[in-house]
Amino acid sequence: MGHNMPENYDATKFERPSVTVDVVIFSLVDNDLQVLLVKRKYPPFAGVWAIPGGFVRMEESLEDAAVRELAEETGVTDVYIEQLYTFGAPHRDPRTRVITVAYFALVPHDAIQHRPGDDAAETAWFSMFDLPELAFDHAQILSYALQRLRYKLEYTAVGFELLPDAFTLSELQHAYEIILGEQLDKRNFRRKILSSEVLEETGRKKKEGEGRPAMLYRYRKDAVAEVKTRRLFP
Amino acid sequence: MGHNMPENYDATKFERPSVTVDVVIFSLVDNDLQVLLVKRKYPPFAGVWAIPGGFVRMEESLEDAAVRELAEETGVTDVYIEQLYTFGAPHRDPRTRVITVAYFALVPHDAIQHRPGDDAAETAWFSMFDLPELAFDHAQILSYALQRLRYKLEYTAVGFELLPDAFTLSELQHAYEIILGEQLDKRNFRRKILSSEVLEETGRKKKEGEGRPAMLYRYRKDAVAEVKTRRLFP
DNA sequence: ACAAAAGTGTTGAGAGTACACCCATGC
DNA sequence: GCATGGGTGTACTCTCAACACTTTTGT
Repeated sequence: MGHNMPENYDATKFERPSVTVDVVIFSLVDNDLQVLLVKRKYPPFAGVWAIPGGFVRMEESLEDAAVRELAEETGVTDVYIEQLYTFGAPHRDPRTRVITVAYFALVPHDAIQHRPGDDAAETAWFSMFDLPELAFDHAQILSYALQRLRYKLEYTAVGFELLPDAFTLSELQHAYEIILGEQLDKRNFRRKILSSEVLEETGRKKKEGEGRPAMLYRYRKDAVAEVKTRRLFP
Repeated sequence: MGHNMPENYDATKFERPSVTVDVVIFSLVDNDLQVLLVKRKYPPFAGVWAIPGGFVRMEESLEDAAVRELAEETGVTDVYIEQLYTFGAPHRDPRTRVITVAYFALVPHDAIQHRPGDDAAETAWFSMFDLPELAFDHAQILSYALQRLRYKLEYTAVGFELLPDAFTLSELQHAYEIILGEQLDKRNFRRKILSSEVLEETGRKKKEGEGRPAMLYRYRKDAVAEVKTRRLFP
């Protein structure tokens, strides 16, 4: 804040916008990067798909609101969530001024509980690469979220936030390939991810499926997530 | 937004927070990275320094509000400005719920017009490395802004947004050294910045000062600002 | 034994880093 | 002519990128 305009009037005299949080919930489903959307039941945009979200309550922080929305939609807590951007064009909601703080979350698909008709809202997963028509400016928000996710994948190790607790390197590589939309070299991928020392072996092997069983890895909770970027200056 | 909670009540029924924008205004003054602060005249935190900001008006976008605040404080338009983060802890303002969308701006010092007692608010420049006590959570916002500025310097070329239209490579290097807080090698710096092709020679030379006159450069407006980072994966 | 996926090394190219001297100008 | 800052090149190291075969298991 700042409030250093002629300050003898107080905040309550200003007309206030509504503030919501929207949570872009990513998961890997069926070898695809998908996002959870809800079908709106009331105008505006009744029957149109939208990013889950809701009003920020007076006694909760923005991140608490985002975590609450995420839990309401997926039953999941304790997953990766990060503030994305705040969208506040004056007429992005045709009814009234609504400013939304967008978050994005990475949820392992196996952690999601189906909540059938939770508050009777229809929800569904959609491929990020084949989206329906979206309410408000939500197409823009999703586009920005994908950009940010890809960007983060390139210099951090958030990929396994989308995988179960234990996973094989092939599964991890596959996740990266789906999100980045390109093939990666297996040997270079393994060398790079292992040398970054964010993973550790579980000792167990994945027995299902054909072929040779693969070592299962887990994320090292003590690892530093950020990988040094190529700096423009030394 | 999203508004897909039981939606038969409308937004106007929700208690709404106030929304402000705060603008962290960076400039290089006297071989130092400085930030513009305003002294608050009214409680809470009367007499304490704070980041300039103000309420978002109903008919302006968030960025418009930030640009307006910046212009009110410095008289400057057309400078680098970027959304930083949105801060919304419930009691960050003790009076009432205030959510602030923080921006940061890079302003060349020679562009700033002194606006003596513009709205009679006392403003002053402070070194980022020697800050006074600050109102609200503004210390946290400044800390985050510095982190982001340094980070951006490392992989983009925003440095010259703090310099006049034409500048020498030594001046640019000096700016980087001040902000990053470390010495850089002159030959490597020059090679790197020139090979990134974001600058072009003006043809003119800087004649003031002692020693050999230095070539003046300008930013190439057609240049791509982003420099490729070291990717974790190919 | 064969199908399927896991796992493993090397080489060449390009970028990063460290480092010391000559050049143009004003006084 | 000397003080001041401007401007330049090279060698070593490290990371990146491209590339193909062997191993382990189930059937």
